Formats: sequence, C-alpha cells, structure tokens
Amino acid sequence: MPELPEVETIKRELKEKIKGLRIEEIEVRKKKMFIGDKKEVIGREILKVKRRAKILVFVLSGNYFLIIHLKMSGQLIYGDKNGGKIMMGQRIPFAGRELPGRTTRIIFYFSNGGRLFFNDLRQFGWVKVRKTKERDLSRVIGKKLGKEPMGSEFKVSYLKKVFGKTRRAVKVVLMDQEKIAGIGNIYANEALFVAGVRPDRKANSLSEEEIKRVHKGVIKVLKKGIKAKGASGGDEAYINTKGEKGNYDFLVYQREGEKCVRCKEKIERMKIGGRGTFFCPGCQS
DNA sequence: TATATTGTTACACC
DNA sequence: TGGTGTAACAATAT
Repeated sequence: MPELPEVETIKRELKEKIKGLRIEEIEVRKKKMFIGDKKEVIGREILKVKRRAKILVFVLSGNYFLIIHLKMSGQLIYGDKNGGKIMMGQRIPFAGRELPGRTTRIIFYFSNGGRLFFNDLRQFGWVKVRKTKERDLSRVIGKKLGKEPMGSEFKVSYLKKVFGKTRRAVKVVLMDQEKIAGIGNIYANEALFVAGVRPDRKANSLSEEEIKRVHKGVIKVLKKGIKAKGASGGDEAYINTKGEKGNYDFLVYQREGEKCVRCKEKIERMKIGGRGTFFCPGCQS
C-alpha cells in the first residue's frame, strides 16, 4: 500500500536520519523477512538512501546493498538514542505504541545509538542483502522493473508502445511493475480518473488522445502525492518525522457511492484483476 | 463465521 | 514459448 509517493517520502525523511551511520547490529525477529547473511552488512556504513519503484535501497560501503520492500503493511520507525520516535510508513496499525512491538520484525542498530524498526503486520515485506558492482538500481534489485513514471524516459510514446501490445485492462497495465514501476492500486485509480478513462478499458483500445491523458494523469497524481507527503486516508495514511499525516486526499479511491468531484455522478466500484477498483461512470469513458 | 483486502510472485493454462 | 489469469501469502475488518 505504500506506493511510489509514500516510499519517496519515506526515502527523503529517512535519508536525513541514517545517512552516514554505521550498522552495528541487526536483530532479525522474523527469519523469512530477512534474505541473506546479516554478518555481511554489519559494520558497514550507509552511504546513500535511494528509491526504485516501491523499493528502498540503502547503498552501503563495499559494494553492498540493503533492499527493502514494505509491501502492504510495512512501516519504518526511526528511534534516536534518547528514545525519540520518528514514524515513517503507515499510521495503522500500532504506530506510536512502544517499540519494539508485536509487529516489529527486524531492528537495525546504528553507531549513534539510534534504531530503525521494521514493523509489518502481514509479514509480506522483506529486506535483502545484495553485493554487486552494478550501479543501475534495477540491476541491483535484480528484477525486471519498468520505467520510473516520474522519470524522463516515461514518455507518451513509451505508454503507446506498452498499451498497444496488450488487451489487458488499462488499470492492470498501469500497475504492472515490469512496465511502469511504482504505481499501485490507489494511484492507478486516481490517474485514470484524472485522465477520464475507464479502468476496465482494454489497453490496446485507447486512442492516442486518451493515452496522452493517462500519461499526464499518472504524472499529475504522483506529483501531487509526493507533494502531499503521501496519502491521508485509511491504511495508507503516512506519518512523517514530525508526526504529521500525509495530505493526499483520494479523488475516487475508497469513495464508492460518494459524489464525483467533477460531475456529481455516484462513484462506482468494480473488480479488476482481483482488486478493488473505483471510477466515475459519468466522466470516465 | 465467511469473505474481502492488499503487492508480488509462483504457477497453471492455452 | 509468452501472454494471461489466478491462488497464495498473513492478519485484520466487516
């Protein structure tokens, strides 16, 4: 549920806290969530904190990397030496309670006495150790990842090529990480609403004009999400270092039955690719 | 109590 | 083969 804007916000704020610190110890409480040998990264310095798609990457000394995926319910909480807590990730569940808590799966201990808690209710998230001289983050992550939708390579021509190849629903394609990396259920719904395109349209049925609108819509909602420091509602709510909530209010997501902000029709809900999908039948076609 | 939910992946199918 | 659809994962809310 943290999608590109939420992970980007986490990256920006976490960076300020842990860049330059040395990892002194890693406490793995849930074995399946830590892939690799922790001994290989203990003692290393965190040189950089980056993001690719919805994945966080800690660049460590000695060509080592820590790759972190929060999946649906992961949250990162930085606590300083004095016990000050800084939330990064989702509000729910159990944020703000004592740490470590029931959902704390992994704890990083740093050279300055600070700690980073990786909480994850559902245990789908993970941390991976990787060693490589590769510089490209996709290669570091070792997975096929599509274009960054906020990057310069994400062009209308690229979308046109991707959409033209498939008859899958356009929303499913937007969420396909191998095509476009970082968009999840929330921002896919939001982008298609902004574009005025029904989420169940077959990707290869879109006109050039519609593809342009989708392209614009994707960039617009992601930018807005980052500017707002993440989503404001539901499980997705993000809380930053100062305890402030994300500000991005959903246009259609989770607004079934409510009036469309654009044309006053009732927002409908359907299922696409097994996922909850929200759209306005009045102004999306 | 059964079902929906969520991102990603493994796997079955044609 | 590849493009596609779906079950599985975990835990909670409804």
